[in-house]
Amino acid sequence: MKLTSRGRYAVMALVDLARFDNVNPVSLRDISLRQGISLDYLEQIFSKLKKDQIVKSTRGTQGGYVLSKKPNEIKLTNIFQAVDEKVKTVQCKKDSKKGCNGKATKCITHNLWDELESHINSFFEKKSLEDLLKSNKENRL
Amino acid sequence: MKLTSRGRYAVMALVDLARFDNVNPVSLRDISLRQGISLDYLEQIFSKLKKDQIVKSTRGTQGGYVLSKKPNEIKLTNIFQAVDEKVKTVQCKKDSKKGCNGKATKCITHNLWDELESHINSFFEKKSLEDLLKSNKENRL
DNA sequence: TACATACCTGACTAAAATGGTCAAGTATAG
DNA sequence: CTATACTTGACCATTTTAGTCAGGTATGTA
Ligand code: FES
Ligand code: FES
Repeated sequence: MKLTSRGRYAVMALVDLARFDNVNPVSLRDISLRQGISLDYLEQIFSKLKKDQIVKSTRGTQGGYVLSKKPNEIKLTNIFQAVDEKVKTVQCKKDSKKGCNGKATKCITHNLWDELESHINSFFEKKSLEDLLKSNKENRL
Repeated sequence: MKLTSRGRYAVMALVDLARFDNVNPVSLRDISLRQGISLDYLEQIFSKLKKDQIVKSTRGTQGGYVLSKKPNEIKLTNIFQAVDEKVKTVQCKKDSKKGCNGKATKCITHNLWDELESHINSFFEKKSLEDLLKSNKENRL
């Protein structure tokens, strides 16, 4: 079970963005430099974040990205969903009634993995960007 | 974030084993047939489980595997550790003081991922094989 | 208007991880 | 002696990941 870089970077970049997003949009180049993330990769990530309306963009000189919601309205769930960082613990298809082994009933451990998935998701639903900003400030004292 | 088949199979196989392990050892062939897992793959998995002393083996005809501890002493943590299904949320090396970006300090989201890792692991530490057997019985009523 | 900045898009790819298979054993009950 | 079942290690196809690269397009500023 590991977190992918895409998901990690998405959150990292958004925290960075939120910290510097006062009036002016923040350019990806700045985020790239501050966080040490490839610019090209960031562009891929932000196009996804934009499609899910987590950020807004303005083009041209002095352009960049801005959050399109308040930090407390952006949960980790939303971010991960936008960049396709999905939690997947079961093997079988969710909607189907068949088990992962192809049999007619769900397998012997299916419920366990379902429980695990909920357990993990609950973490993502609790945490908002605002929480991250706060705890980040505390660490700097 | 997804669970690998190796981890999923390991747990599945052990639950199966625990259910049929009364007096006689259970052969991998039986588990393979009942759970629809490739026999060759199961062998790989069980060699790891054996190395961590979660199961014991007897060779020859009528041979097979037996749990080497009581079901309530075997936590998911132990199983996952045995088969290298490790939870990894941070990018940086745990022991090093450097951040994932190569900088001298831990990155802006490091603590978050650490928290996530603990959150997930706490689930694995709570669940024992016995719990799984119980909830499996309940489902059969 | 020219130009630099910065978003935008899609194709491409090297490397790693995953989920196995295959082959050739060895030990033991019956 | 022979069938069963554990043991070991090499091998491999596919998928995923983590990017790079090459071209755009929009826009503020000089
Ligand atoms: S994981 Fe859903 S049936 Fe096995
Ligand atoms: S994840 Fe540990 S420093 Fe970034």
